[in-house]
Amino acid sequence: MILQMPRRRAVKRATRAGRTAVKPRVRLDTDERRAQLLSLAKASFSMRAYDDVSIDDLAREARISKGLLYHYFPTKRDLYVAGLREIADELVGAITSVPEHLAPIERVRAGLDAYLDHVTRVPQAFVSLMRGGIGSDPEVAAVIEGVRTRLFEQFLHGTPFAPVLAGNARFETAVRGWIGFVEYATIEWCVKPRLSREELRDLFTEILFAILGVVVPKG
Amino acid sequence: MILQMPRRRAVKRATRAGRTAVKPRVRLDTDERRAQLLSLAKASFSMRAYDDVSIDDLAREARISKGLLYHYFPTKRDLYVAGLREIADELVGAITSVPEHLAPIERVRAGLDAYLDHVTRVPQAFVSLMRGGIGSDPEVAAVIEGVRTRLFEQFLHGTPFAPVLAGNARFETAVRGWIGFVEYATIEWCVKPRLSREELRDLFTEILFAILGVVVPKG
DNA sequence: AGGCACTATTGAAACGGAGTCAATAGCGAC
DNA sequence: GTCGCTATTGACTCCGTTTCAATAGTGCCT
Repeated sequence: MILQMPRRRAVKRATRAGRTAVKPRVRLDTDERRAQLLSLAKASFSMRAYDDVSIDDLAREARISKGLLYHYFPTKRDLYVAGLREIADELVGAITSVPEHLAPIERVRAGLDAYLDHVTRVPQAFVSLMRGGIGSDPEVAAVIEGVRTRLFEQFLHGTPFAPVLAGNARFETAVRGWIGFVEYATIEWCVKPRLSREELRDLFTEILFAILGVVVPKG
Repeated sequence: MILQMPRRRAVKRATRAGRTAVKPRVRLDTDERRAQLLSLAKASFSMRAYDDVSIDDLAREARISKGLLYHYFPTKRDLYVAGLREIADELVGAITSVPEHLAPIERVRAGLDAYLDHVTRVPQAFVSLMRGGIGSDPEVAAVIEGVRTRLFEQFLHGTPFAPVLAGNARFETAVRGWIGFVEYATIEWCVKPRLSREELRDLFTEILFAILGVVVPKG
């Protein structure tokens, strides 16, 4: 009913040498701005729950308008997922750099060391990643599932059984289950550490090989 | 500015023998209504994600007004959590009825049978429970954590080590980790079963005892 | 220097869903 | 009947996400 009206514009205010400090309009290029927002998102969503982080808050903290935020990320959820992806990639990236040519046990231990080091560095981010800030969102689930799969492959390659047993349902269920074991125990450890980092690493290692002892044909 | 105005009331429509079918106002007593809403909530939140279920939808499906829904559950989240609690209790209840006086291994197997039977009966509910529909909500986390703790105690009592090792951090971490293992493998199994129910049960059992072999002092 | 084009940025308003509340309808008791 | 109690309604408020035309900075061309 009401026709489109020309928008009113705010009255001009003295922009230079005015006594009342006018918010300077900072221009960044696309990449910098995007990086800034991602980093802010990762921090905010790690500290507070998804619903408790409002776009207004984020825009205010970034000292930009809501509109600009939406220019970079079309949706709050997109922003969240983008942040989560970064956290996930950092985690996986941290352990994909394990030296080759070690004995299987040593490779697993080294991988777990890298993993736990990284987790220790950013425990909040890890917990919020793995708890899946938005339950049952397919994209979020995909990110987490991706982490598990990549970890699975990492640790699988540390053992000499990979080529023989790839595709064996019992074997794969057991090793993927071990990933679940590690994940859950690590979250609990972040919240309330009852073992040292080394004890936890050794426990994980011993249990992986115990599990392999169960599912690998002749031990 | 605008003062409180007396509410307009909808025009009276012929309530009896009218041709236009008037929605009958069904009166239920508190318990029935509450049960109906809980059951609807469990179904809806199992099918769709939390954010994709709107109060309006639920009210429409229940053939009541939003206001009434809010009369029973003061908050959408409360409704969700109440449904989750029921699902959790059903799950735990299903396996707390394992016959006593069996050998440890048999008790564990029986417990897992009951567990997997129940999961098979309501896989959607199980998955949505364990994936934690609302991430990082403290109440939701508490429900899930409660399930894990009760399962932990169940299965712990199935072994003869409980009294000796209660409080031992390495032991408890390992057994709780096994719960994580079972949980994650079960979710995957619900989504894409690659083993039979019996194979999965046996795998879980064997791995529990392998894990115990690692953390119990002399095997 | 002044206009031009191009892109980052803004602000206000639309939109949508959660949550509120005074008013109303059904139902049993007297 | 009509009184009183309780279940129920629906319009309204509120608040956070999302949209989009308008605007301001920046460098370039002349």
